[in-house]
Amino acid sequence: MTSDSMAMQPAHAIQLPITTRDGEFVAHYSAKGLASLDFPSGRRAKVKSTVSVVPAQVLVWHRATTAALEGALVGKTPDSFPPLDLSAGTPFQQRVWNALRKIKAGQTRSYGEIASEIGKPKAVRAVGGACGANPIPVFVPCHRVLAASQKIGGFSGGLDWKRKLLRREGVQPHC
DNA sequence: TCCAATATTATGC
DNA sequence: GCATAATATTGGA
Repeated sequence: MTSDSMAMQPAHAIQLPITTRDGEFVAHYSAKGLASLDFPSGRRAKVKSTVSVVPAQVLVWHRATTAALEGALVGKTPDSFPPLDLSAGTPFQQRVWNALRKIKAGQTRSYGEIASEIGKPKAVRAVGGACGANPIPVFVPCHRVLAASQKIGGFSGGLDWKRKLLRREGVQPHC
């Protein structure tokens, strides 16, 4: 067996639950950090650990994720985040997500603003698509992006969530 | 490679 | 307000 074949630890896709007062989120970790975060599905999330022993590094990340998530759910901007692995997205999407992370709690931007931010003011529609492909909602605040007229737009995890998150940050979307 | 879809936006009625 | 055209990016046939 060559050392190449196991040079990189395969992927793991380790899933760990995070119980909050809003339900059970599920965090997915890659070798680089937090890869995605799922909203509570149903009453109880079905979490299947693919490994019996979770690496210590992941536990550290998970602890940071939990703290950050709980803070974010009450409208605060967490002091620190776990490393986010956004390498799954296209370069364009990564630029969008990076721009989204600059939005502070309680503030909103329009899709057009984000498009200008990344140097492609005409790509407003593509920005919407990138938001929909965002694997880590809440941390990458796609919910703070509204349409030009303060319209709510859409949300991957359900519009209900988008409204709830905005409302907790003191933002009242145009009904 | 081409075609259709999209969490938009600006413009015209 | 509502319908329509324009525009960038993406995913599938």
